[in-house]
Amino acid sequence: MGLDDRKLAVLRAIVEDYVSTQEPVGSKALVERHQLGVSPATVRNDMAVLEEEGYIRQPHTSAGRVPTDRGYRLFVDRLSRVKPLSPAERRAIERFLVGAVDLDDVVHRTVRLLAQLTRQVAVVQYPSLARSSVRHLELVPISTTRLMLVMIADTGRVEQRLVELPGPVPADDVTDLRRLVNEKLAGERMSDTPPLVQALVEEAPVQLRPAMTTLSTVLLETLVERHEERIALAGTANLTRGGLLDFQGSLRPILEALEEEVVLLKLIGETEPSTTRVLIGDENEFDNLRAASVVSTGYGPGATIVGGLGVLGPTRMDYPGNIAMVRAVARYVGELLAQN
Amino acid sequence: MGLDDRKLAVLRAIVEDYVSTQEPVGSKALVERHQLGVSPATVRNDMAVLEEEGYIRQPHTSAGRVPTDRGYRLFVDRLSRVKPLSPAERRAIERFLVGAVDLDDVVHRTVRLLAQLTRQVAVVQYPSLARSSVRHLELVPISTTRLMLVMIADTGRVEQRLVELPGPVPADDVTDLRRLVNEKLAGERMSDTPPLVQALVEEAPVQLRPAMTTLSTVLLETLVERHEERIALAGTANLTRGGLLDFQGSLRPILEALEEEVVLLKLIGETEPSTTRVLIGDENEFDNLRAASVVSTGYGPGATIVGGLGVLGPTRMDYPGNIAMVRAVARYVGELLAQN
DNA sequence: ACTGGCACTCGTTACAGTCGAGTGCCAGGA
DNA sequence: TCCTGGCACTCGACTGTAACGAGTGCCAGT
Repeated sequence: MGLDDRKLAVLRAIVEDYVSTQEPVGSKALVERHQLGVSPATVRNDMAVLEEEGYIRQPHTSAGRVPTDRGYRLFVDRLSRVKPLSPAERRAIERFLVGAVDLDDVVHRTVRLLAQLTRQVAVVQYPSLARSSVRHLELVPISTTRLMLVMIADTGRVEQRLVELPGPVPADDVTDLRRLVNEKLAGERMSDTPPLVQALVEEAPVQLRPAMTTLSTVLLETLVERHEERIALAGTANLTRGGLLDFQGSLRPILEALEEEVVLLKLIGETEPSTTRVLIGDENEFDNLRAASVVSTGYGPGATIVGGLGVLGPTRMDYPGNIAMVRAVARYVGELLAQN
Repeated sequence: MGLDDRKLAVLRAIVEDYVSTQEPVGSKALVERHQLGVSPATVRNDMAVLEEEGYIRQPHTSAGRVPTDRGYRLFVDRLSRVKPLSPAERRAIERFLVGAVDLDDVVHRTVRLLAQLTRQVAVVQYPSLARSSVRHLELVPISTTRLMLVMIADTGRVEQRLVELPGPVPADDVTDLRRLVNEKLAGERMSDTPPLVQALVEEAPVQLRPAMTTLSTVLLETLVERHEERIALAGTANLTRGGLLDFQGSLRPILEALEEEVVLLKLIGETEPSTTRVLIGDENEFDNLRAASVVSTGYGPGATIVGGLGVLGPTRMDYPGNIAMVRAVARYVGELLAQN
């Protein structure tokens, strides 16, 4: 039952070879390319055990072995060390993130960087509003019955929304509204705002009451309900590497999944503990992504986490490398955010 | 030399059959499925002429004919009428666009709608800043040496940018800065702003001079230089329909091109005249997109054009249908924008 | 000017045979 | 007890051949 060290070494060798060659690996090739110190026959016996335990499988009789999702899982958990970044990669990260002028810029650069470094599809979640605080709320009159509400979060995110007022509101009243909402909400965490917004309505002077009521609805929608989360994506062209052998021949389900923000958020957004998360094959909950793996982690200024980022690729991916890259990029982005 | 009516009818029949079946079409099948009133042999003679003129070609000897880019061009220009939308499609458009709360929302809904209707990749350009006017500029103090500049355009677009001031600026001065820039720039077309920004610096009171100088740089970058244009994309999964037969087997170049904003802007952004534009195969300037066609048009409130939208797909696409959809969606979006 | 007929091309499919990578198992040896 | 060399076996990949048929070009006849 227990797998001894050599069997684990064999599994590691199989994973490494298969990831790099993309071809089922046989016992003979294994002993040639790794110093296992035993003969092919011995390796074959070990392979038989590994297969019985579900860590590897044979695509056909008389073919080499291929790791199963379970095999990759064991590899990631116990058989691989995080690969240190090369100096070139380190430099690329620094160079790429220097000169970003605002949050949008940071996110776009990050996602492209990650796609380029890992040669996978990269996903970056904008700093979550739920984990941000309100820095400032601005009300810009568009017409007498329309306002543009602009919300600036401490993470640098800016959301705007048109407000249709129930009736005309003079400029002075807009000034008052602006003062009131900022006094009440500025500095507060988004998640704490609903009762405060409620209070705003109740405490508002009579003549501001209708406008404030409408405004409060939009405020709640903007601060907590509505598309709350945003996502940036890059590197979809990388899905076509490995000439359709990955993803069992069709990119369709993958591309479909990537268009659903909800899916992406579930994949990279829920990184509660700050540790890196690896989802292998059908460990994720989406049928469309059964043939894919995801490496993700949280990022944020200092120790707090404000969002997630990660990469998606075939289960046959370079886990140690990708884990290292994802972590490194997350750390750099965190530092960048901390400067604001 | 001149193509008589029957030869044109044959070409039209070939295009229609090939688009719907995706298989090279032969002379016998043609006369069976269309009322041409002549025998296969006659059609063959016509086909020979059409091939000589470069409108169709044979993938191999002993295969049917396939339209060339030139053939599609003739078809689009002279042989097809714009297909009227079905009531269901009309309803889908209306339903989809109702309830959009702001510009972001409108753009996202539009691009998804277009992708769904045409079953192609859809692209929507945000209203171009170059064609917009400044509605309001807001300066929000982040710290004593940092401002958040928020620019609101009359099209509803909102751009923000962090400003690093050369030294601390008191709150009163920020108020003055805000007043000055709005007095000078509000209501102006973006393209007219550079000299005005220059004037702002020259006319600024001495103690505001350094801050205004920095601000002016950022203003110019935000208003005219920097990512100026934004793009929304949807329906990439539609590229996988037609099982890799389109796009000569590899989606890679297409996906790569779709990640370049510059490319997309060139494809759908330059619609100067308000007429619908069709780019077939290598008529576009990008090697990566030689196997693709683009149908695009401009949109905007009323007669003015503020941006472009369109779809991209295999050269073997339903041109009349797609042209109709793109036009219809553009018109609806224009109406929606006119309401703001 | 159109049509029917005919010879020809050539990609597709089916089938048979060979090759070889890789396996499982077993008997013998450290 | 564990490892190893040997051996028979499996089965996918590849090759070559043959039959098939969709489609063509051409030509003589109406």
